Amino acid sequence: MHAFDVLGDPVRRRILELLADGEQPAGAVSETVRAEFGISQPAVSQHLKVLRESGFATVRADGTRRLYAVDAAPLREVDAWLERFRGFWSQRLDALGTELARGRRERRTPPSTREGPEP
Amino acid sequence: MHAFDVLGDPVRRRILELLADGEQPAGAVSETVRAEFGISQPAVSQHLKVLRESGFATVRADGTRRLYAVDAAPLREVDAWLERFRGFWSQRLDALGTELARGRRERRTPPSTREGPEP
DNA sequence: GGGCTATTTCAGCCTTGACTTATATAAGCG
DNA sequence: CGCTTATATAAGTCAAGGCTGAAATAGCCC
Repeated sequence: MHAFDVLGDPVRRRILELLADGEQPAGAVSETVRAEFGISQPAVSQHLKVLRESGFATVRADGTRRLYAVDAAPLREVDAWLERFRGFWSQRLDALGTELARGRRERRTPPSTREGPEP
Repeated sequence: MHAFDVLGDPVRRRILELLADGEQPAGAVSETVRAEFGISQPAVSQHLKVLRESGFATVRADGTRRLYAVDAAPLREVDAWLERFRGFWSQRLDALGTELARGRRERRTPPSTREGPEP
């Protein structure tokens, strides 16, 4: 399953968001997702399996619990793919970045251009 | 259709890659993709429709031709989603650019639970 | 107008994958 | 040990969406 297919599912995206805050047992993830999406525990477990097998998450056993954590490698791959399109929107920011990298001689208006939906 | 669902299809990703090099008529895209994936011209047209309707591409008529181009807005949205995971792999220099893009609001440490593996 | 080219739309098939319920595995605990 | 908790797997159903061939739309050129 390709990285983008994995991220295509809203439940899986949500799970990754949850794991981004730190390691969590399957049960906790399951309960949150269950509450938010109204799906069963096995459904969540299947999503965790996909995340595991596609490399987005790692698992660690703690007694009967399974602690899941984000593995960023595939996300990085996604980010790399986006790379070629970044020029389409980051001209302003890139310019500023260059300026900063050159020594940040003068700091002018902060880049307040960015907006974005907060999930 | 969610942005990630759109990108979930390899044909659509390829089309976006093609368009990243500049505006192209549907026919040219169609022919390339047809050669690479072995699917029919209507199939490509349907993918173009998805890209159009989901905001990833814009069209412009030129006689009987349709010139397609990338619209970066949804890609930006995807990039924004990735934002929260960037801390997992950007402890290096590229953290600068990312942080700068965020407006350098705050210095946030990635979840200390786990270090991202360096492949 | 008639025919050619470029592209989209339609209708139907068929695969994929997300879900459910039921069941299996396995660790903790009395 | 058996009961309970935590999680995974199995089997089967169902809908979404990607594909095809056929037909529709529309500009172009004689």
